[in-house]
Amino acid sequence: MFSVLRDIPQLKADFFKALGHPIRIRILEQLVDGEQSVAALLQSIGTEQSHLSQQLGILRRAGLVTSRRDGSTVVYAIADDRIEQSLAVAKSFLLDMLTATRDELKAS
Amino acid sequence: MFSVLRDIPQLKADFFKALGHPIRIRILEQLVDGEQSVAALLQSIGTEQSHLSQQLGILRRAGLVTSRRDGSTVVYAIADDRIEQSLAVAKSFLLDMLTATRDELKAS
DNA sequence: ACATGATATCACGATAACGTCATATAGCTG
DNA sequence: CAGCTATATGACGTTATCGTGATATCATGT
Repeated sequence: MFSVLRDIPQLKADFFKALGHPIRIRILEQLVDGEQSVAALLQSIGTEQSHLSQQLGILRRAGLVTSRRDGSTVVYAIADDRIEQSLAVAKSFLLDMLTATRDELKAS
Repeated sequence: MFSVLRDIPQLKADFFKALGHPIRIRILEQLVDGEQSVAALLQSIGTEQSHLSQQLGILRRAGLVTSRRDGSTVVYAIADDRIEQSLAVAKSFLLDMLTATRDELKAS
């Protein structure tokens, strides 16, 4: 409760913690291509409905995604392009890291 | 075990999970200004020694920091400038988010 | 070799996150 | 409004993470 009033490092940690789960990563990567309904996400991600809904809730409460109701379905979208930017930075970092590990293995 | 061989979303999630703790954020923010010994970090962060050491271990195993022994002390450094970049993106995002929340509060 | 300081690891209770199942809410359709 | 579909929430056992205290390792100075 009152996460907004917590200390700064905690605030930043909460941002990253929201990104720290494979299903939430997959959700966000789907949403990078544009907003999607829960049904579509459920289709592409293939997890239990209640679980997906809970992970969406975590992303929503962390402010990483927005949701709007469209008739009987709910459509989610990435809240800010810095989310995509964060994913891209992580990918770039991991790519270099794996490349280095691979090269070391090759040379060993 | 064998985290490098896990699926891609898990790999990315592990990266963010390593950033998802206030003490680890504080460690990294200290190291942005240059490498530091454990003793110096212990001084500036002010947590229990064993706890700091464990958090450093998590950062090290995730590849976010490097460590080298210098005599009897151990010096830690940020492994890659994309770590700092990630922190900067998070800060920028949170700043805008809080600004928006503040403005809404003001207008309400 | 011993004592000391610096850092890491181990053990473990407390807490939080995960994932499943059941149930609730909200909108649509007949 | 009854029934259906879509989504969210609650309950709860399981597992992972946190944080503390005790102990181990490693380098240095005597």
